[in-house]
Amino acid sequence: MRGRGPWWHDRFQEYGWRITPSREIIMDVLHNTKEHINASDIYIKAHAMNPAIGLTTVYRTLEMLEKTGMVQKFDFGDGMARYELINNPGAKDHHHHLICMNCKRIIDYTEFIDDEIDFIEKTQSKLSKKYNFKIAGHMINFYGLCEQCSKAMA
Amino acid sequence: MRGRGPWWHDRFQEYGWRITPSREIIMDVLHNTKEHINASDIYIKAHAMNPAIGLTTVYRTLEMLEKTGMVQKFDFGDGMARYELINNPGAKDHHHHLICMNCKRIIDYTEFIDDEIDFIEKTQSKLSKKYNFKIAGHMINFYGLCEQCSKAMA
DNA sequence: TTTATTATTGAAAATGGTTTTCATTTGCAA
DNA sequence: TTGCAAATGAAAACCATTTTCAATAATAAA
Repeated sequence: MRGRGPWWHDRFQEYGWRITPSREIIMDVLHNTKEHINASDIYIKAHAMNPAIGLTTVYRTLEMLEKTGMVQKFDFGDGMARYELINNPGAKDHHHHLICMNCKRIIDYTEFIDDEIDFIEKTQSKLSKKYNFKIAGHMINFYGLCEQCSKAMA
Repeated sequence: MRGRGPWWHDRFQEYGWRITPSREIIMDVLHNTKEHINASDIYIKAHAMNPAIGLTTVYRTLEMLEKTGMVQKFDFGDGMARYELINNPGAKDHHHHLICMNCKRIIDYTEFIDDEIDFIEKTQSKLSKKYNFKIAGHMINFYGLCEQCSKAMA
């Protein structure tokens, strides 16, 4: 019966998780979201598709997905976590972040990613060897003051 | 009158902040903490030195420090933020993180930092030029499953 | 197919880190 | 020394997330 449903059905079965309407919709929302999205926005979208879905289930599903490495959780320090499907074919190109410590603005940049790949792959393989760590993703953030905020402070 | 008090007195005056006993102690705690520390632990240490200090003041001071780039705020997604003085002479050597998505264990690694410096400096100068961003610090995290958790899941 | 088991569910309550309120105190410029 | 805005602590509010609990539904077994 493989290959009949969406790609993630196999992953769910592998972990012994049941395939339920709520989970189908949450996966659908994640799959169709190009950037990192917070739990509340997932809930709003999922709830619009099926009002029976509760926020609790969103949180519970995200926790499962995160713990098995299907989803990456981001915490930029602005009070709510954001989530993104790992290896999502429809996702926005991989990017890193520039975060303003004053106004909390987050700039996603992709410009220099190519230069970074070499570095990341090297580091990743050294780390996973040394610490026996199965690395699924990474996050690179630069912190500072954005143009507006550094002007405002001058 | 420069150079009389601790190094950060100048920074405070520059921003028009008053120098108060609470702030002196909080700066002292931050200065004498080698790793990232959470607000509650800062409060415990500060409160031991002077019971008049409240948790509220700890949070307020950290917010000020973060917004002006004197402190870097870290959020590893385990429910509480951590803080570290930027350019703290007494600090632990700069390090990056390996975070287990399942058990939330955080491994600080320093092994390959030298290889990373070149990459970071290059990226940093390109980014600050392109986005007019004053970069004060960065964070590099790798996410995955630690040895114990990946064994437990097999 | 039917049934039994057990995971999953949503609503509501609880949790806990962080922020706000507010009346009081205090640093510091004049 | 004085005046006043900034800073303070305690308590309350806030709010994202987690837990509780009784009801429901997915799946394996019969």
